[in-house]
Amino acid sequence: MTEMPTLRRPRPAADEASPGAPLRRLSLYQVVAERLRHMVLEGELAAGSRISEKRLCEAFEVSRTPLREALKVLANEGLVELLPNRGAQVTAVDPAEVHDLFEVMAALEGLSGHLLVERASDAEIAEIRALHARMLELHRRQRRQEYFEANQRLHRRLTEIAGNRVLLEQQGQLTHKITRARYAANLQQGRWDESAQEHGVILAALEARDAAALSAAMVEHMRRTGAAVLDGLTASRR
Amino acid sequence: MTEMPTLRRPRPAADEASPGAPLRRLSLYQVVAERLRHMVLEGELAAGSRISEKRLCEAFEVSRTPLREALKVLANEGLVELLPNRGAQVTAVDPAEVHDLFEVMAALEGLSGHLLVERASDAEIAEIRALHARMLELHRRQRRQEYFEANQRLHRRLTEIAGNRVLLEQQGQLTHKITRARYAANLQQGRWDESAQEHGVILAALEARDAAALSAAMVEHMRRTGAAVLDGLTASRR
DNA sequence: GGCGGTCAAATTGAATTCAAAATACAGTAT
DNA sequence: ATACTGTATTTTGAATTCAATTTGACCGCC
Repeated sequence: MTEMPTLRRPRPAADEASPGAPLRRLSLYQVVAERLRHMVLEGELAAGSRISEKRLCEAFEVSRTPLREALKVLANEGLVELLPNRGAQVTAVDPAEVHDLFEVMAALEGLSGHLLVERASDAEIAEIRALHARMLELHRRQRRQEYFEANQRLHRRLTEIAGNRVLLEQQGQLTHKITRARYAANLQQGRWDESAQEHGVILAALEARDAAALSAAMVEHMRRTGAAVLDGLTASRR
Repeated sequence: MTEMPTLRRPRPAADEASPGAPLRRLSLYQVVAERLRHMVLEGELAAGSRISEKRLCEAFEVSRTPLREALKVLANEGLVELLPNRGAQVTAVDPAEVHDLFEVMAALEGLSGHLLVERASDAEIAEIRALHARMLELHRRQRRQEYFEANQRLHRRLTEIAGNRVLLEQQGQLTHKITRARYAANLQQGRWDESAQEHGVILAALEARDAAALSAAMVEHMRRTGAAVLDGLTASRR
């Protein structure tokens, strides 16, 4: 059988003119890493499953070089594991790790609460209030996926307002892992209702600019979420 | 001039027999990443300096592939920055970031304190006592470098005993960056003396198994260290 | 049928190659 | 002398190639 002489495809010239393109082209490995991250977080790549480089290269239409660079970055983040000479696999969600994760997140939320009271402007508090209102609406209409996304944005926005960039980055990393656990856990309706209420308490403390109360409410919220996720995890694997 | 026809040097066969070798061979990129990390932390690669891939490849005697993989991992850790099409450079130490760093570290130390009182065995407390005694001795004899290393080990050991693996990992990452800042700051004798005393307070609270006191002491220790480092940083760049 | 053993094919780790971009350099006009 | 332009050189991004290892098929044997 005659093989098509697959010709070398060099990186395309950086044409400034492409209309909707981002301001400056990302490296291929960054694009691949981001797509992989998504696939792992959403469970599109099952936990524990082997990753075939060839398959992913074909799926992403890149050579092995940027794919392998991306895998090494994700391995450093703990989302995949590299088995020497035997490729990569998606890291399994370990309940013990999830427990530890929420313990650390709670501590960071505590800090966030204190900083927020110090640093949030009235306008920013109004912004949070609006986000909260939108979430209540989504809760009322039972839009689970949208609520979840709004929730992520709210938490991220709170940390942004807290104004500590290291905190923002650390929480980002931990949130990645928590997202995975959350997908795996598949939380119950009861916890959802509770969670929406806790957000109300958090907002009230923020509006009152009561650092102790806000910090406590955020820590408690994270503790309860962690407990529910762990519960869901152990339930879902019998 | 006749160029020596540099021949391809394949990876060496994994001979099990090599005596002092580690149990399983590390990938080249891991070795390179670790060496690079060291060079950045110790200031061997100056902050802000451009990194030439060629030079480093020659220094490490590896090809560009594993070197570039390592650079991407370090970039993800924030130790280097990748400028598109213009190579890598060592991330500068930013005082604002250092401030944020210590704020987050203090929060994590607070958690660590609570966990330690819950989880440390008597034997582990004795171990910490011994480490502390050794540090006092090093302080008395003014062995600055050794004291610093013992200090790192003590803090790491405390977090290990706290028994939260996520906490251990996060602190590890932050400690990397703090180490850089500390080198750049070059702390004063006065702070060293203070620090040794604060360790005494920490040990006492741990021995008394007083969670609130231990947590507070660890937070305070981190806060003061942070203040001193920031002070040193701003002083050293006039 | 199940168990080792051998060899071919596939996969991985890392060096090399090739094209695009950035940089250095020379010559020219101002 | 300085700024500017076009060209050669170097460096970077990513595809490809090559060697070592793992995987898997096939086979004889019990």
